[in-house]
Amino acid sequence: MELLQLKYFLTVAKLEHMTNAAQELHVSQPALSRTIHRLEEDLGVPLFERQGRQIRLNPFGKAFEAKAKAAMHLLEEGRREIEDLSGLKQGRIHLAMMNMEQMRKPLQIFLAEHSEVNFHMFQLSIEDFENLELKREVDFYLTSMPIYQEGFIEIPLVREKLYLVVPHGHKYANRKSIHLSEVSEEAFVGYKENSPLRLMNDRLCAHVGFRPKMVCETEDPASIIDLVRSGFGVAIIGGCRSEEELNLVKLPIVDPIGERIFRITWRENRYLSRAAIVFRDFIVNYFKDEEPVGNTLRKALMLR
DNA sequence: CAAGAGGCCAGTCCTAGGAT
DNA sequence: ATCCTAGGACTGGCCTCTTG
Repeated sequence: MELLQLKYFLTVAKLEHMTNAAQELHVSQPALSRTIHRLEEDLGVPLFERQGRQIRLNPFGKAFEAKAKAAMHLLEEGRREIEDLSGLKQGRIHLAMMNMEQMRKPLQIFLAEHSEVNFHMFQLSIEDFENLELKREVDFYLTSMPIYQEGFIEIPLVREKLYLVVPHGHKYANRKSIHLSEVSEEAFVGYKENSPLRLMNDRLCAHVGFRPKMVCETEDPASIIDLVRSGFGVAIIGGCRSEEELNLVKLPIVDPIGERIFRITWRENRYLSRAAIVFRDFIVNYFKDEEPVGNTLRKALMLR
């Protein structure tokens, strides 16, 4: 059995389509077909069910896929470890975030100090939270939504207050704070359905018995601010930016208490490169003077 | 017509054996 | 011990056939 066979197998298993897998692997379809057959011959059992043009993982294939993934993951960790030991490069850090709001400034500072570090960042959706096994390359999750799974470690970074933002001249623009129940009939601007931030905001509204009437949905925080400023509706946002920056009125949400905890989370058994450790320590240090949330390292527990 | 699989061929790599 | 060569095994590409 060879690494090449495993790599080809995992691609076919993922796409369940021989031709598309061959294209992704930059080999011809017959070459891929035979490599898969050779692997099946090695194992002594077929890994796929072939029904006409359809090719699907069978129970042997499903069992083998899990082991092959684990093996490839282990090898990747080994490669990273060797890179660290040999000092070949400073490293690449994979970040998964809900949005960039909290991280824009600290990332700018970190990159100014460590220009040799490469980042790969992607935005988390609700589906990603439900399928964390598919995101094994991630070094750190930087989120306000906790990860309710065994095997993860988190450090709470900052307690973030939530605000309702309204345009100047809005009927609530002169208020000092707001009860969410007061805006149950208002038009809302917010994140798209598959955004974790949207889910959290919806849950907050559900606490006082309403579902926000969304008139505009977007993935971009700046667009939300623009839309509120243009009078399309009100929105729930974090406290990163001042009223002057936003050119909006920020009303602290006092009922239910509007706040969430921004945290850094990582897999307990993941090998962290030197660059990743330096980055984590930098982030923890960056937020240490912010609103305290308790600074003890703790394992994420099954909270649900 | 599209997709998977088989036949054939060429290129590459590995290994055993002989020459120096 | 090192280098060179021949043969076998393996892999991948092209062409073509089969099947839905």
